[in-house]
Amino acid sequence: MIKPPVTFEVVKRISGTLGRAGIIHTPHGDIETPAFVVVGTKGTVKSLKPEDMAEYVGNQVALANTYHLFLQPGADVIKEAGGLHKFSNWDLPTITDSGGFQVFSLGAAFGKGVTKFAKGETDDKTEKSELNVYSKKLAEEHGKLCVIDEEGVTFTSHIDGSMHRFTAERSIEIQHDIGADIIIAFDECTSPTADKAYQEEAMDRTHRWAKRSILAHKQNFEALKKQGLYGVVQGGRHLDLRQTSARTLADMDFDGFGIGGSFSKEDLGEAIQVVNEILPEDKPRHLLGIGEPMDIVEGVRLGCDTFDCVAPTRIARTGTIYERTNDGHKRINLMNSKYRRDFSKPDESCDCYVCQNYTKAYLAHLFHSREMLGAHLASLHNLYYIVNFTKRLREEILLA
RNA sequence: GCGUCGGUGGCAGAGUGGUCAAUUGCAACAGGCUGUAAACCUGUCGGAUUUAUCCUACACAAGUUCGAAUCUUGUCCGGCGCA
Repeated sequence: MIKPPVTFEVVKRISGTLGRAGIIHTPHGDIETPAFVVVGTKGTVKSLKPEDMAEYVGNQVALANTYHLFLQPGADVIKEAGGLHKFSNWDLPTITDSGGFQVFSLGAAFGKGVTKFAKGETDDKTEKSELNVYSKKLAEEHGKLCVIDEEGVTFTSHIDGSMHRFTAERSIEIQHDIGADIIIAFDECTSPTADKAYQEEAMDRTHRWAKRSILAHKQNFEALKKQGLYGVVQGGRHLDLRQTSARTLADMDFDGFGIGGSFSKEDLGEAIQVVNEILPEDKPRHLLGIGEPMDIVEGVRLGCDTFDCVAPTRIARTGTIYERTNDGHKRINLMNSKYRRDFSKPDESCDCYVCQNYTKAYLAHLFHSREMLGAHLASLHNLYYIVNFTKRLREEILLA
């Protein structure tokens, strides 16, 4: 029996809750949890150079995307380059997402302004919405194709329209080529507007894909030695489905778990809780695509170990930064006219490089004049903010 | 001085008798962004408002017309050409 490449140890538990601090051991180093995973979809954290992560952000882990790297530059190129770490000069633990989220974002959600978060109505009255119909017809209406069947997903590239197909096995194979420390089983992220029947159908299918992902992973001995595999819990907003999903996946031989899919803002916590009550304690849990600072607080309390979210870099690129308030956090839009002559630090309480050296007025000027340095500096700040905020949550657990 | 072309909302620039408070772009102002289709998207952008409508506006003035940013005349200003 070879030692698994990715293992987890709990360092301390928060009494009375599911929360814990721990360490994920990977071939490229340890991840002290809770930890925020910086998102670099295409093998680059947008607007940052790889060295900036270590020098200015301090993140311990980064995440790239199978779908994007498969389309561009191609998994073969990355394999030939010696893997993601060498190719991107990422000298830290890495994760690749399976491409399952793109089934949602490029499928049902395409052009609809739908996010994985449901807003307002969360009952099944929306079940007749066309959004829950994954059909070729609907896909053609917006010029994109994303058709799901039992074996996998057929889709067209958002880059050039070319047709491709992902199956569980194919996603794993591509992730082997890319070579991240942690890879994720191919799953289907459903729309929050999909009805329960569809959520269940998609969840069951994701479970079958999970089983096949494990088999595919075990067939590659080289990969098995250096890459850990996570399964993804689905079930949408339905607690019973979430529990079923957690139980099903917990019985499978995964190195860790992702909690994915759609939520509504109100019941995010409940969904996480019922899942983490079931998932094995000795395996790491990653909350996929979450979140905002307060979401992370809740996720940590409910037993999640790692988090990734595009928000810090996405909002940064358009002039919005996180700022600490007396009772929490807020986003401030530097494009607002009131910051044109505001020579205070971007965030007075922040000790990041950006806040030590620049003013709101300067950043506002960069954004108004569309200078790319604005996106860079704001991204540095936001990532530092969220990464170090999560680190502090760990410290609080250790001190408690 | 003569000739000629032109003067449209913060800017650029459409429109050339009614469907025009005036296409579009930029700027401005605000909102949004949660496993990145995203250096993006949405809304507002003359004033008042019960949002129906009313008022003021396409250099200025006078006129033609039921009706003018659009036609006529004059004035002012600008580009170009010739003196």
